[in-house]
Amino acid sequence: MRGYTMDLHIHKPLPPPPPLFSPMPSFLAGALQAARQLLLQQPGSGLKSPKSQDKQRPLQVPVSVAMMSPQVITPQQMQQILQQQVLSPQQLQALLQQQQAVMLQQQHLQEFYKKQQEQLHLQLLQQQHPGKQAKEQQQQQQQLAAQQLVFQQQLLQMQQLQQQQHLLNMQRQGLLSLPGPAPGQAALPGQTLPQPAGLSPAELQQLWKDVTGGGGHAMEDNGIKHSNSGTGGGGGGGGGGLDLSTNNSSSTTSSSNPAKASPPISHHSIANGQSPALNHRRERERERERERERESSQHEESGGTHPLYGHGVCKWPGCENICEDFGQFLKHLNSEHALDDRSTAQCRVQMQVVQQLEIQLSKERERLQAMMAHLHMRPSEPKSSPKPLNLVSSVTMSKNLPSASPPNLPQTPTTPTAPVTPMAAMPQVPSILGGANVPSMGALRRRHSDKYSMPLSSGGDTVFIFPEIAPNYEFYKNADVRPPFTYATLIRQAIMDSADMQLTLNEIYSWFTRTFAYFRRNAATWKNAVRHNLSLHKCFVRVENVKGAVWTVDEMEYQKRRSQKITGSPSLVKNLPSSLGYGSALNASLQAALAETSLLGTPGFMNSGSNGPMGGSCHGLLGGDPSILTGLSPPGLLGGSPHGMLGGSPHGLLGGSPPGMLSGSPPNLLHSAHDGFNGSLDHLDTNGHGSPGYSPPVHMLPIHVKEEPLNMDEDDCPMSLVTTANHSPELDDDRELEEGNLSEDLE
DNA sequence: CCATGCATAAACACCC
DNA sequence: CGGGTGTTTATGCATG
Repeated sequence: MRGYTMDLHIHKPLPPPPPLFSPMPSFLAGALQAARQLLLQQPGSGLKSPKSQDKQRPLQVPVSVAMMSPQVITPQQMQQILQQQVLSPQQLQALLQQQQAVMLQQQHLQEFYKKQQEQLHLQLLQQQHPGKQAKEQQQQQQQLAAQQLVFQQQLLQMQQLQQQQHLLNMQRQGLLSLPGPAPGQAALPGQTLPQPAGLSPAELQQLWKDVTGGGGHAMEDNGIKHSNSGTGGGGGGGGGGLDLSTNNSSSTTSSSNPAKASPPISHHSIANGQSPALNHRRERERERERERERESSQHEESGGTHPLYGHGVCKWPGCENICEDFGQFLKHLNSEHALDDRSTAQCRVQMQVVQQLEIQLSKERERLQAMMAHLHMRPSEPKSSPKPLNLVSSVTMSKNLPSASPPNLPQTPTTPTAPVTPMAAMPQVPSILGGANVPSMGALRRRHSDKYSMPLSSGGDTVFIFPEIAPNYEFYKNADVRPPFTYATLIRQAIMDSADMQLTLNEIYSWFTRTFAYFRRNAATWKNAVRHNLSLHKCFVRVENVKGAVWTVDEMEYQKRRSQKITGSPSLVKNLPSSLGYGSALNASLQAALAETSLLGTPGFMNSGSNGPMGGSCHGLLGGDPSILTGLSPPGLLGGSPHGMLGGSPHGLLGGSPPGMLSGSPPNLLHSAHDGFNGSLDHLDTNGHGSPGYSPPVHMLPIHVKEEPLNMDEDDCPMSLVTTANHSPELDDDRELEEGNLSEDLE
């Protein structure tokens, strides 16, 4: 059952947003990292006895789930995340509006100032005669100035505090990443944004209220004291923050400040003693306020009235005075928001707010740019639609890719501002992974089915396989990502990878754990699956060896399976054309394939193995009809979602690769192409030439079993010995044929 | 809706 | 007897 749940998580969650990895979902990244850490901490190898594993299961499951989930982020989720972390349109709007408001306020104040100066001038002129008045006015002015100074100082202090708090918040976010949308807050779109750097509308309102409501002194006291007292008080109270909605009272205001630092984080609010209900209320109120603001802003814009007037309400920060008509509003504006300390202070505060927002905006922008750069996307399409675009993009990407193992991702986090780069947390993961690695990968639930990916193996499975895995080798080795291959494929790969082309069950286990971090976790599950697959599939032949029993691969059977699937399934064929549809894509696929070939050369999976099949694959690709390749290369980025691969259905590969995938896992792209190729290749290969034989390599111990001889000569050994480049296709073909015969004979 | 492929879980048998 | 290895069956999901 558990496994199931796991699967569900894995599969469903995710069509991850492709590329976004690092920067964006900071909180996701955080979760991921945490999960990984947990995983890493856990006893690694699954070699232990099943029981022990079973015992561990409970823990394992959750962990794995955690891991998985991040990967499986759906595009929608991604969007949400983006929207939350980045500025949503609404937020942007709000920002702009605020800026406008500030501008207007400033203008208003300036005008007012001018008026006053004029008046003063006039008065002075007039008073020059009367004298007394002049003195009085001067005194008043001096007093005013003094008061203003005091007030401004206070404001500055407040602002500094606020800024510090903001910084703290930002840092917090960076380190912790958003603790997840807090229960209540997450819901509010508008708020999320401001939180990080700045103030949420509600907070702003509070701020304003503070400024307005509390006289200068009051403000100070409240702000400081309350903050302290509020939190310290412990229990119940917390009254402070709550009141905002209802009261402008000093106490409330003061509380707001302290609260501001943490407001976003629900925990804090709770800590402060606010009751959930209160929080809810507050949230509601905030929402209303926001809505009002939006509406008002819209009205204003549309009506062209006044930025500070909307919805029949004065929008002066913290005011909300109801004005039946514009005239009334103007009166109110001139009377209540004339140039005085309060207005000045408010204006300053608003400026600060705007600055904060601007800073945040710039940061978010940077982040966005970095993300887009990382993803190679244009700004417009984060999610990306189905395949076509993706394909193209993927293709292009593949082209661009150096082919070398480390795909492009480098840029990953770039954004300086970006709070936390998830990746950073994962030291183990190769650069390749970069941001993309885990999370993004999620891709769909598709797995590379043998059909697509492995099928080709006929020739040099290893080779083919390599290509797919090779690029991601490091990734899968270090990341707890489920490889997008079926168990059968992996088992075959393991066996092919071995020098003798045969492995004991235990060796297969070892290969799994060695090659994939993922299989270091849920040993009991996947080992059972491995055994199950070995027994279930005809292509795996158990041979009695001196030592005991070893498992070999019956390529014939393996290919039969594939061929059936491939040939049998029109779907595949259909897919091809679709892919072809994009002319560029085809070429790209070819290129990708070529690139892959190069990749193969690189680290390759098989380091251990020694089989050099890789090369073969290359040939196959090259040698084969390009047309085929083109056709084959579906975008499917297999690589994308590891989970998908295993858990899901094989088809997935071809089907569609989530757009995101591409960017996310560069290797994948290549792979996808490969898969296609492989599949095609297989066919091609068969046609192809016989490769010069490989020399029968090392013979392994006698696999007494019937197949042994056959396997030995034809398939197994040679491959490894032969240079990778040359044989793959040919050999494969030969092998297949031979094997086929053999196998048939055997059977 | 059905067929297929795959993953997972579990029961069972066999052997060391 | 316990553990590892194999086999088999059942179930559920995803895809075509």
